Amino acid sequence: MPELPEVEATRRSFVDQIVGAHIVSVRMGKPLRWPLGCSVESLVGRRVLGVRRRGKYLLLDLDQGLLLVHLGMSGSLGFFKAQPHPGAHDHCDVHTTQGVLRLHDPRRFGAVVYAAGEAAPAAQKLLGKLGPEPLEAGFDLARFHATLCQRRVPIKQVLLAGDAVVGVGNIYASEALFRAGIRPTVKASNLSRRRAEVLYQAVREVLTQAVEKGGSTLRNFSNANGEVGHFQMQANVYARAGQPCRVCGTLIRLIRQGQRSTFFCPHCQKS
DNA sequence: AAAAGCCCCTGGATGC
DNA sequence: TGCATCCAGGGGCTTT
Repeated sequence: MPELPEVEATRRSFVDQIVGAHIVSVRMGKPLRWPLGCSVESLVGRRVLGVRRRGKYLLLDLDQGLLLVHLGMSGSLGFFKAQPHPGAHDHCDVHTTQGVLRLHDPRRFGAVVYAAGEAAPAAQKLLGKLGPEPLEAGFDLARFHATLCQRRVPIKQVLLAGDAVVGVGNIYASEALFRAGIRPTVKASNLSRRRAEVLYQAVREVLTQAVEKGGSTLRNFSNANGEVGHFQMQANVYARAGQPCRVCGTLIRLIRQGQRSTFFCPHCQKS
C-alpha cells in the first residue's frame, strides 16, 4: 500500500546514495507487472542523474533514458552497500558503483520499466493521464473543484482515481475525508466549492504530515534504508473499525466502496 | 466520456 | 496440524 508518502519517503532515503552512480549490472527475478522494456545489458554503464517522484511512481533519471519504478502494493526498495543474496521475493537488483538498489515485492504488483525519455510512449502510457501533484504549486483549487463537479461517483472513489489528484490511496483517502469532515459516500459533484476547498487542504495536510512521519507501515513497508514509517500511529480512521473516534468517541465504521474498504466516523463525517 | 467490474499476485488471518 | 477460503489493494484494461 505504498501511497505518495511512502514513495516519497523511499525516494528521500536513497537519492543521495545513488546519484552519480554507474550501473554495473541488472538482475531481474520473477516477472513483475510489466516487462522491463529493454535488455538488462543495455543499461550497463548508464549513470544515475537523479531520482524524482510522480504520483506513486519513482523516476530514476539516467544519462540516457529513465527507469520508472512502481511499488504496487507490497513493494519496497532497499539500497545496500554490499551485495546481499537475493531472496525469493527480490525481483530486481540494480547493481551500481555505489551500491545495489533492490526491489522486494512479494505480490509482484510492482514494476520497473525503462523508457527512452519522459515523452516516450513507454513513459507516457504510465504517466500521461496522471492528475496534479497535491504538494506542488500546480495543485489548483479551481481545477480540483471542477474535476469533482464532473464526477457523479462517491468522493472517496474520485480521490482514488488519480485524475483530480495523484498519490492518494486507500489509507490517505479515508484520512483526508475524516479531516475534512466529509462522508466518503457523498457524490463528488454535490460538494460545494467551500467543501472542496476544505478537502483540498485536508489532502495536502494529511499527505504532508505522513511524509514527515516517513509514511505508514501497516504490514512491512520500509524505506530504502530499512526504516519503517510511523504515520499509522496517528491514523484517525483507517483500520480502526469498531474503535472509538479520537475526536468524539463514536465507533468508527467500515464500508465497502468499489471493492475497497473505507473507514469513517459517522458523527464527525455526517454528510 | 463516465462508470463498473476484472484481474494480476501471495502472505496472513480465519474457519472448520 | 492442515487445508480451504477470504482478504489486502494499485491501477490499467475491458465492457457496459
